[in-house]
Amino acid sequence: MRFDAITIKDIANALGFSKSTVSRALRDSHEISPETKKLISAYAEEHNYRPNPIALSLKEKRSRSIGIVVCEIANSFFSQVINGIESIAYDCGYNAIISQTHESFEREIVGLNYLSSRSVDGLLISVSAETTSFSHLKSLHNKGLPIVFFDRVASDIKTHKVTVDNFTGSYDATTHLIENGFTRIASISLSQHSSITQGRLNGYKKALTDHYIPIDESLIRYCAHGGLFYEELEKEMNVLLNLKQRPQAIFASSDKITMGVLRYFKSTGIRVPNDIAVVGFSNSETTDLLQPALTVVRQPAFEMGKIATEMLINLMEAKRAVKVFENRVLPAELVVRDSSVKQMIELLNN
Amino acid sequence: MRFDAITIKDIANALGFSKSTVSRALRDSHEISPETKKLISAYAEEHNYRPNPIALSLKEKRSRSIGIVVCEIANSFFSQVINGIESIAYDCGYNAIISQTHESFEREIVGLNYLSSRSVDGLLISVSAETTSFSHLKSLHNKGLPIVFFDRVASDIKTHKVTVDNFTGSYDATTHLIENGFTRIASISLSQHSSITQGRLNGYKKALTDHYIPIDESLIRYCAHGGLFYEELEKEMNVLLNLKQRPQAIFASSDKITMGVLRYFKSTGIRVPNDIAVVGFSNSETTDLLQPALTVVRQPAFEMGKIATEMLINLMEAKRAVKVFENRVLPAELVVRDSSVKQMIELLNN
DNA sequence: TTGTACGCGTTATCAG
DNA sequence: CTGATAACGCGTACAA
Repeated sequence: MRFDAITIKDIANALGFSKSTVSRALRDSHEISPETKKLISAYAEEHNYRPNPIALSLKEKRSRSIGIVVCEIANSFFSQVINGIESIAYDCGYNAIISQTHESFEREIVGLNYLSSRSVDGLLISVSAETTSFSHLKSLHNKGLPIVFFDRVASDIKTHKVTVDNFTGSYDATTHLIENGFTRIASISLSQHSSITQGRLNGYKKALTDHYIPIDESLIRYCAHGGLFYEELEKEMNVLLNLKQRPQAIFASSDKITMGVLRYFKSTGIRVPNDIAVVGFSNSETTDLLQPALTVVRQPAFEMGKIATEMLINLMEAKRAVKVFENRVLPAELVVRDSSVKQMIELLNN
Repeated sequence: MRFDAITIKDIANALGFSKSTVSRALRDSHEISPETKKLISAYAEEHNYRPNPIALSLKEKRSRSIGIVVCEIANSFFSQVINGIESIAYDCGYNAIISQTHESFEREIVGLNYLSSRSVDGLLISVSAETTSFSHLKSLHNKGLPIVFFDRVASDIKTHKVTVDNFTGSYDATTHLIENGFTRIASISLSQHSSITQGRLNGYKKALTDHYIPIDESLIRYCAHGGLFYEELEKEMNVLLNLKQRPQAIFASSDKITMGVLRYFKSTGIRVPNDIAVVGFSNSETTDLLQPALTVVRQPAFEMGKIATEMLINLMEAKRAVKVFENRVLPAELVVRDSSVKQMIELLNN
């Protein structure tokens, strides 16, 4: 709060009106005479009067702020989502308060307590990789807090959700690898319990079976902490690379994991795509500049943020309880580059 | 605000005490009998009572939130700074509200209005690349809003500041290029008026003159919008590459610009470091995975966020007006990789 | 057309 | 030890 913020009371005293007259004049009420209005608004303008939002919040029982929970803002996908959220929220007069989980269940709880105690009017959340129980969210939801899930959702909480078509995204990515001649394709993804892992794994498996490739469970690995710690990912990659039959290609199913996989190959001297091909989910801005340029499944992150926010604002501003919930699924886009293309391998080998 | 948030009044009515007794009991005042305390706190616990922070803010005339203004959260440097800020702020009971300028002066003004109208207790800001006038900030500062600048500062506002040693960072980077045999070294940086441009340019120039290389003004280019639009950067790069004497190396002085330079070279087919060497300021997590691995000047971003926040909290919680301001300068670190090393060039040419 | 009184949730002050 | 009251800044019935 700034030191000398001017209030309605100050204006009233200065001009000899009552607080209510000033309040009404500033809100351009029809029951105030034009001269009085002019006088008051001139004074307010001159002294740069701004209504105190905290007093308003207290009165209106709403803070006009929405809570955002994501694992990391230092992740292109999430920072793009946040930009999408803000593009809508600010226009509708809402403020966004961001809380990071760093993929920790415990930090998710703490952040959520924080946000709800800060009286956010609604919540946009992509749950942490560690989260398997949703009772904390259910409890908030039951208390009447409007919630919209995006990306990583809680399937058994009945509210609006926005996700990407994880199934098709990874089906396409896996098919692309198969069509480029790879058959031993490993998958490395988030926690087994995460909603996105389900869809992505199913797409991967379906692509394999559609091409008569048996599913080899030893080629499917998980990172319970979302690959946030490199060591976690390194361990899983070591398992894959030490298999009797090494995988010919890796399908990495999150931004952080994809980059970890590349770092792993770089540090172990394994060449991509010469020794092994790579496709990964990533919204990073620099995937085209990597060595080699990375084939990615890209999500419409900004769009996702926009839609989730529109849904949330609908929920928050609904006159009566919303009973029908939408489950919006956005398309993912496969961007083919060098890291997954066999032609490239032959070229480099010659 | 959640639907059925329980208040002190509810507890008072339910238990037949007065509001004040309940308030005191919950704050563990010594003037409440142990039995009453037990009764009240049990009831509060059971009904999950949380004091309403908005009411507290109104009463205490402070929101316990701090405003952060940065150009983009989708920029590793700034997201790392924000993590540093949060690491301190949350522990001290402060909430962080982030506002992005996207390098636009106008959006900086809007965001600042927004934050100050949201009654933040203090402000951490790295001004936008476009910002040349600081009257908006001066005005807030004069009204008593505690402000700490980091990274891009307003030199004539007297308050705490945290910056990196831009001069030495670019002196070292430029010297490194010179010692690797490059003499025609171009510089491409933010707006000429930005505080960091000054320091970085001075370091660059000093390194040249220390090595008896004349400064060629035609090799010094600026991006008024911080290279946020690729076209802006492309234009400047075209100018440099169309010089009669092409530069042999590029020194890029911000994260966004550095990536833009690489993208430019990739799209024009100019090979790094074979055709031209590159060094840039960058805190991106993936510079080691780029083609070629990028030589960078890295800033202690997390540290910077922590220090700025400590300074701000000092300011906000100071009993009397602070008169002596600190200007903390943190070291930058040169990380040498392939993009700037001549040995690499010969290797690749063979 | 303008003023008075009240309430949002909390704590501090003053009374008892 | 406990209760009543005022105040933070605002908007709005209700009164004049």
